[in-house]
Amino acid sequence: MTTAKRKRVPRAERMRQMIEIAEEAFSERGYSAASMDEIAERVGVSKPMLYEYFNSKEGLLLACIQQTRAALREVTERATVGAETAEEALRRGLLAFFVFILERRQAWSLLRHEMALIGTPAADEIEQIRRQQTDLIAALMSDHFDSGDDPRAEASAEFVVGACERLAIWCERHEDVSPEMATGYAMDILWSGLSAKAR
Amino acid sequence: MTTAKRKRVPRAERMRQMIEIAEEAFSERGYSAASMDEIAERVGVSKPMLYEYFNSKEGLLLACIQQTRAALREVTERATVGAETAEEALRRGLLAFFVFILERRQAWSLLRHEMALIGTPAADEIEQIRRQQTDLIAALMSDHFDSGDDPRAEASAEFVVGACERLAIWCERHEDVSPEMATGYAMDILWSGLSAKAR
DNA sequence: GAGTTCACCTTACTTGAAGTAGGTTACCTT
DNA sequence: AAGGTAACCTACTTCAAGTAAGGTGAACTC
Repeated sequence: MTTAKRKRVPRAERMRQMIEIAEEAFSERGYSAASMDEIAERVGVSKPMLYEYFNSKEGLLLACIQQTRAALREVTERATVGAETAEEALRRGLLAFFVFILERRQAWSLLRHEMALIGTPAADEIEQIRRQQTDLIAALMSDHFDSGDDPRAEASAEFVVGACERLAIWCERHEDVSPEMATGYAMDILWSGLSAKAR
Repeated sequence: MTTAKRKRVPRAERMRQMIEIAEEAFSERGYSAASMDEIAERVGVSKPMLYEYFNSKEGLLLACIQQTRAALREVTERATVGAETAEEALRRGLLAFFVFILERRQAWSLLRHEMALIGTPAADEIEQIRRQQTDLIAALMSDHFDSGDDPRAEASAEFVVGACERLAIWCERHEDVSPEMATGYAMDILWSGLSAKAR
């Protein structure tokens, strides 16, 4: 208002801006505490525009999550190509994940908010998006392991993803734990199993 | 209104009623969709009473979660006493968890909503409550395993809990997976490790 | 048994954020 | 330059969280 009169911007570009700002807002303030009014203002646009492009607050969060999950998936997938052994593939994937967590705090913080959508119409879509991640892992496992039947591979993938996400949250409270250490912890259980350490 | 005039009820009893109804409401409708007005009405009391006893909507959810987590903790702890070996203790604990998930759907559904509180003032308290669970597991591990240093035991506990919670969510989409099967999947990875299945 | 008190309870309000109706303006095409 | 359309806005409704201020009944004194 005080400064330049607002410029008209093409849809695709605007959407990118909105997602960028929304990602900030959601990760800083939390999903429910962040308001659409505030996001609109920070983008430099009025609220109905957000609804024009994303239909609802949930829709906006969904778009943010979709983008971030895609980035995470990309990173972990890249990390595993060219691994010689199953062990190496697993270790590289884990490390890539924990590095992502550390370096892209905002993105990770956002992903932690996806749970805010359970019980809402968007819950299915969230699971859909997560599936992309677990399917990737399940595929990797099929490449490198004798995973038995197909649901078993799926279950294993969910298991690993859940474990790592929780471990990542734990890492946030322990700043002295490096990605390498976290990877070590995870590998230690996943690869050798607990039987190796039983008394 | 139409029927009996409202009876006066002592605080402790009222709180129990409120938590019971709230647990229903939150797990059915989801945290944000459930309204305090609705809960109050179903309890047969006016809204300010809820605030009198729980201060906020978050506070109410927190009370529900606290109770449910306590029940879960109780169940898993009981399951492990009297186990002869580490393997047996682990298997029993896992089974107890997956049975709980299946039999007390509403309770489990509620726990899944605890994530709705991340980024809010109650987040710390949630982690506090979760800690009770992980501490229990960490203690069990110390009993049965050479877990190395202390943070490592903690990390392992988080890892296991996260993995099981995710696996439980996966089980919801696969009704044909029994608690015994879920336990099998989990044991298979946790106990033997993935190295056992590498090609 | 009449008053006093305190815990339990209510009605009626404020506040703030999600979502919407309907109109306006800059840009591009022809 | 006219006209269409995509981008945009102001001003509104609705609904739920949270609150202020006061009412009422049961227990306890005297």
